Amino acid sequence: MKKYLPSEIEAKWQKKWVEDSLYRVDFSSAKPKKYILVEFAYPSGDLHMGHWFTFVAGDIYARFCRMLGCEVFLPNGFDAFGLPAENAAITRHIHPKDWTYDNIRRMKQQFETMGVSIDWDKTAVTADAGYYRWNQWIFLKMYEKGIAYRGKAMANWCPKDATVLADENIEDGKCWRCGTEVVKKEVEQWFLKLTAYADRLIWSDPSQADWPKPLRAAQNDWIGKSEGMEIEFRVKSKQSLRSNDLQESRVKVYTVFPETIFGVTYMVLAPEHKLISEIITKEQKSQVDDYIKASQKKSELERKIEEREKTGVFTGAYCINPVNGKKVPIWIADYVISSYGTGAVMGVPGSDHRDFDFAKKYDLEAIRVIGKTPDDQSPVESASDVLEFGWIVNSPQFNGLKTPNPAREKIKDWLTEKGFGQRKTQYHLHDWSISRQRYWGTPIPMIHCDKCGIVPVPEKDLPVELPYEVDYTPQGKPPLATAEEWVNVKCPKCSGPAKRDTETMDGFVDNSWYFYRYLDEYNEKEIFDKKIVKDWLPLEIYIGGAEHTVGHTLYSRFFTKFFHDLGLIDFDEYAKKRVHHGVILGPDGSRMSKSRGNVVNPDEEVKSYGADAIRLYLMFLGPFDIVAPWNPDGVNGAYHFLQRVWGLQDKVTQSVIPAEAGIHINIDSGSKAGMTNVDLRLMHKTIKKVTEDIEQLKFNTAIAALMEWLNHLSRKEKVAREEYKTFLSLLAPFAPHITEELWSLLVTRNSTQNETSSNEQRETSNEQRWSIHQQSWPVFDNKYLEEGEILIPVQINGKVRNILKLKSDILSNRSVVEKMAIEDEKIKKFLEGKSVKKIVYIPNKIISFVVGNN
RNA sequence: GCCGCGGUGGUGGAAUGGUAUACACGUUGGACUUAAAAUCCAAUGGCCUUACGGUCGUGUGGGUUCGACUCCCACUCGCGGCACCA
Repeated sequence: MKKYLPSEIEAKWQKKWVEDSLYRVDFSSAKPKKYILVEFAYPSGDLHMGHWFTFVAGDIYARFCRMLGCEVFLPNGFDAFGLPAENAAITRHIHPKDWTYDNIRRMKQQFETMGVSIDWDKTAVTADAGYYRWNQWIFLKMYEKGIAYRGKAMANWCPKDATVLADENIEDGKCWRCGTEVVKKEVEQWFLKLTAYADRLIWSDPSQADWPKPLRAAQNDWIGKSEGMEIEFRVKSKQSLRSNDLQESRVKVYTVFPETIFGVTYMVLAPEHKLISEIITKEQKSQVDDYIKASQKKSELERKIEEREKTGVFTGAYCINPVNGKKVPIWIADYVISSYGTGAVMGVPGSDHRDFDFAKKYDLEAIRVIGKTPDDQSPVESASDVLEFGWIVNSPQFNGLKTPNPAREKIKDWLTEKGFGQRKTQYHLHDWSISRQRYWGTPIPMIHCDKCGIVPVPEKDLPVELPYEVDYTPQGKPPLATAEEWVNVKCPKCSGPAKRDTETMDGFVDNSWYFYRYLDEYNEKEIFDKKIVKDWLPLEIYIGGAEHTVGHTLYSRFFTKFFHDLGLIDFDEYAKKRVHHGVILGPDGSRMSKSRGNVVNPDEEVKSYGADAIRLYLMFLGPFDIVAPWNPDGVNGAYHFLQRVWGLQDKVTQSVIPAEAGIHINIDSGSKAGMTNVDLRLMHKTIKKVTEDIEQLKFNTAIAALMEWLNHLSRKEKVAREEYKTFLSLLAPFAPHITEELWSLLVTRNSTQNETSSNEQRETSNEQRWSIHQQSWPVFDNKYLEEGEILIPVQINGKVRNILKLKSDILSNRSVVEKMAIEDEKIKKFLEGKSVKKIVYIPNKIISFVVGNN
């Protein structure tokens, strides 16, 4: 027997698999179709353990499905646009495109070393013009439908660079590039109207249980639907700046607690609220201005301060509570968010903790409108007096009603009827701002014409290609604006001089729909072939990171719903099942990072142990979504297991009966040569366990079952061929190289020794199926699982006192079993001098005595 | 604060309400070896016991049950996400 040398066999088989196109998918196959998707990678240049963890799992599942007789599509591509490419370009003077495509080449090679059965013939690289032209096409469609629109939003703005900054590009409230203090500024950007899909994006419970519950909960929270009311208050502002006359305006508040309307003692506006300039009084002006200025800065500088104390300033103006005509002061405070609801809030210190804190600080009145009992009249003096639920009090015709209901609905009806307000549904979800002042992204296919305004690029002119020559380090304008030849175009409408939009799209646009394009990468006529997509989507399973819970996976769902509305597809969710992978930490237990120096490089581990050992180790570590440190000893353990598997080949019986000489695994061929009942039972038990576990992605226990079986096989003198073949087949998805090698050794040996004419034909018909990965998955038979003797524990008052070995044919006979238990020597001892009050016998499981003294 | 997930040996973890700790790592002892590595065999939750065996034991306290890691209630600690959303 040769030594197990992973470095030799792994490269050999990887090459052979590619040569034989073993994993190429046939889209028109009649077999059951399974599209297995693993999140594609950003081409950072190096494959890390995270990629291994995820792709190995996808690969195991894919190989398993193939052996079950399915046509499997396991593609991969690259999420190739993004900031790191631009940063590398700036620091290392390599063009982002060259940097990216070099990395892709290198990472493709690294992927090969994993032994993953990816079909590389069908891929998608988002930085290819052939890909991103469809980003542009989708954008134009969205524009046409009013889903993409130009709007204004507050953004982080660097006044020196004249650019919008992402949150992560702000350090200490200052621009990461030039150190200028960042301000909030209202900037025009392109938006996708995510909110138009808010309701459809909400997970309505039991239907989609194959998406993780935490994800569904988080997405629903993120969407944050609430059903409340908008209530209008009249504003009295005698001494407003604009006029000395009595001025009247109106301000709307949004609340989900309309039942507390009689407890309003003040009103608060967000510092950005438009009405402020209108209602502010002369006396208060300077104070208010100072406050607004301070709060603009504060949102950046003091974001991380844990307990933000509430602050505010009085405007000098008052408004009238419509339900009781009460005059209440209008304040400004930054605890009110301008972008949510109406940017104005009614202050109810008696029933809201935040309002109470604010009222306490500024000495505003707190009225009890919700009581502990229907006649509670206790004052609201401390935080513990604030009640959100209870009974309505001090609210004339509603007193005594229970909250939230029926009080809330009754008051809503009444407010609506009186015309004081109307029902309103609010979402926390915002529309998606996709404009980026960056170079390495999809150009937005819009043209700005002085005469015609914003004009979409005609579909026939797509793609709007990214120009290669630009200055991607400009200050004060987006990089694309420096490519003048590219920027200056004719207006498609009036043919006059016009300029291209110089911003690019958020990378999350690119990856919201890549799995559609995998199916039809080279299609230049349409975004994808509807027939192929109909046949292959939704995804069987989508494996990826939990960090994409409210980003990527939500956006993809949005795109899918949009595609549905365009009539491109007839499904509404793109994946039947979503699974989150685990995270491998450094050996020190903290996140792997270059700066910590705790990065485990997969390439080096492959050199020492081989890909199979790493695959096995990663999957054996624990449940698939585990977060655990890399343990060098653990890899060694996996390697050890493979060596024992390798050593098993010498125990395999050489004599083969003719009927079994083919390489098909057929458990029922009557070839149990050399196998005892115990052997058979364990084999079938293991097939069952491994099959069921892989189906549920419980790889760790599947591997444990194989280990148990190996322990059994290792103790035997000889291992039957049937056992060995079955073992290799079950292990094949996990460790594809070593099993392929051992399989080939077995088949070679077999064919030289046992060639018969009847088998020859079988061999020929299997010529295209030389690989273990093309074999059929072993099938278990329940008849082998039955055991002749079963262990039945005997409990006395809940404690196991003995374990009886009983013949299975008596197990259904209650009285016989009970008698055997009572007569058992050990049990007798425990029952002595006690009275048996009850005997519980659960057939095939346990027998339980309840005894008392005397 | 809110939402979600979790707490089991020295470690990673396993257990449809039915023998808690499968499997692996580590450790200890043994075999092989001049020696080491590798490999193989055995032991391995705590406490008491020479042993047979007993007893305690799945974060804490209670409950349901013949029987609870598993179900229910309360608490506690840890992790993840959201976080002044009215």
